[in-house]
Amino acid sequence: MSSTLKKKRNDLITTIKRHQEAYYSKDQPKISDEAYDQLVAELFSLDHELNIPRSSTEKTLGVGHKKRDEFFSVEHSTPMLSLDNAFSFDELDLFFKRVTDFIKKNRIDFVPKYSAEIKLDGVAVSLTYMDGELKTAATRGDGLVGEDITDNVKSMNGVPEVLNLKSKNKSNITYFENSIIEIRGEVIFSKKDFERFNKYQERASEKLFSNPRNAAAGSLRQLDAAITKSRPLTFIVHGVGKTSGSITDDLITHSSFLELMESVGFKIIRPRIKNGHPNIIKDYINQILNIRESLPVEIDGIVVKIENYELQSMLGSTVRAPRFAIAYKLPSETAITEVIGIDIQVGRFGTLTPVARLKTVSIGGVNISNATLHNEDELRKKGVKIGDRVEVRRAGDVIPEVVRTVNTSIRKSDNSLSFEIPKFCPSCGGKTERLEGEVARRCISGKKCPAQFEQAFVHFVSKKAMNIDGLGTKLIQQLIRENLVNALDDIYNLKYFQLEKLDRFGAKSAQNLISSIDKSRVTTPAKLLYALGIRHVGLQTAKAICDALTCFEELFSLAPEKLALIDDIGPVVMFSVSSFFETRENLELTKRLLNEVSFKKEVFNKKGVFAGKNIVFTGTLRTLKRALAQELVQKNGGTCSGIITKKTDLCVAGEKAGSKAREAQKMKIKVIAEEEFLAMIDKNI
DNA sequence: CAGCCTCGAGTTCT
DNA sequence: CTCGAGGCTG
Repeated sequence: MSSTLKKKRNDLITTIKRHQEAYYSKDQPKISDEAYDQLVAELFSLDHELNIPRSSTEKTLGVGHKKRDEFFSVEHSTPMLSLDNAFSFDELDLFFKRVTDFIKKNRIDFVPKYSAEIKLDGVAVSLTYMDGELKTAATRGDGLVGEDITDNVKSMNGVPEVLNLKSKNKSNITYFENSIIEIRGEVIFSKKDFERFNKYQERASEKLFSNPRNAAAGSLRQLDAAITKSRPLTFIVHGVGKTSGSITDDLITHSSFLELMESVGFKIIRPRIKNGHPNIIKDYINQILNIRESLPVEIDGIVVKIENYELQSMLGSTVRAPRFAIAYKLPSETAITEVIGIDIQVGRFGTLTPVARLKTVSIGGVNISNATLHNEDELRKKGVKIGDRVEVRRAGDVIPEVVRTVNTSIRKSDNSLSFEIPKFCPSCGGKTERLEGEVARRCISGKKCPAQFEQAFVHFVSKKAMNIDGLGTKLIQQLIRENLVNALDDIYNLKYFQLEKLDRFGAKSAQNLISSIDKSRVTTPAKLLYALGIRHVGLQTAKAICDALTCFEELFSLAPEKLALIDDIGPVVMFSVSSFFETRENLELTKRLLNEVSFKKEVFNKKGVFAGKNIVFTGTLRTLKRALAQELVQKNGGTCSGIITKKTDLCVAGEKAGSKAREAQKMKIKVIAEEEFLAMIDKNI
């Protein structure tokens, strides 16, 4: 091994560290980011020649600045939504039609123009600049809450720390002063960098990434920002989030926003379409499809957006996706493999789902060995049998799914076994039924069925329910097998010595589990209700129900008709909830659980016109949104419910108020109009 | 009553 | 992520 090379390497490390210190600790970089990256790249290429594992070098570079234990959560000021998909030009036309219909209906004097651009397959990131300076960066997360990755994006390719506008008439300082702008984009690894990087990794016997997207995600989510810094990541802008201040008025169209971003130091992707019409957009899509392979980056589809921001905001969004944009998706990658067997899984509510066990096959760098067959009808329609060769894809590039059988004509009949959904539950042997109009066949044994009990348990401890950390499926199975839990509340009576005795479970693990069980005791009414696992009651519905109550126990004696008065609760949910609490075991279980847990106390204002009062809204409010009205009540010291009960003090009736208002009158509860309500508030804010 | 929009339930792999 | 189905709106 060449000692000159080694010496060169050591010198290089010293130099890099010096620059790191200047950058991180003194905040005064002596060289440009590009020059720094160049040095790091040089170091890694030396490593390559010297056969030194990349990870050890990364560790070396990481020394000297603090590494953290975890990322902080950040709430997005406006949710980072996903996009609706179109899989064909027909579906794309439906999108254009919806827009023109909307324009016609609202008599807007506007010819809609569209932008189109490549949708990069990377990691969505949001950057917030205040007064033109990078303040925070966050990952998308679940769309509402992401992770703070500010350190990781600093100095990333395409992320200017200060926005420098090279404009003639406006100076930098005044342009972004007093403005906050949230810039959204994609962090990507180019195909070339990905291959180069994986070669390093391979030589160093390090973990390989399965595709550029994973490489980008893995590199970005490094707790040690120095590692992120050493990886060839690029940020490409694709949209704007929340803005405030003078900048807001300058943003008129999507394309002009992107051009502005480009002029202040961001990267945007080309070719793209600006101010296009549907036919131009389609031509562009065809063009991109043709050159897809030769593009330097992996792409996920093509995004079509309405150019004009004003029109965008008129169209608005659903909770999931904006109505002013759509993603034209490319056909997802598929693979052919063999069905080794078909298993039946029993879900939380007894649903029997056929799952194909496959000869493992790789799709987009992920090994697939199971794929859902959904239900009886799907199974029959696709005619999947054991021994068949099938085409498998990852629906939305995530969930494996059998698309079709191939070569069925030459299928050897003795090799292919037909498969039917069993009439009896594979877990408990009990009866199953398939109700008229439903796709699923269900085991009807309820919690007596071992599979259903196990699933109910998994649900109970899950994050959105009781959130008991460190209690996974395997452990749950073990607890059930050892007879340590026979009902959901038994979890709260587990003792340290019982856990410690379990196989492969030490003192430390037992201690941790006990403490996370205890931590879960403090929760919210909605989470508890959700955790109970009542059919048709998800977290949202549980929240809606709990918001309507003044205490949890009210549920036990609440008449079904009362439940149905709650917004978003119809006959089906009503029946499901009321029959749950009419069943004795369920009622007892819930009461026992209530003894084990406690609710965080909501702190309400003791002052204000509505202090201590419970108020119910009904009908359509003309000037206020329902949520805003409820907020106003809380600000004035009151609480809101969705249903009229003995505890209701006041009912505010909007337009077309119906049964709730009558109910209130019947119970001699004061009913007032929206105007009257507003008048009460105005005096007191 | 149809056509949204949302929610729930089921699923995979790392 | 996707499907189905519940519930609301026009």
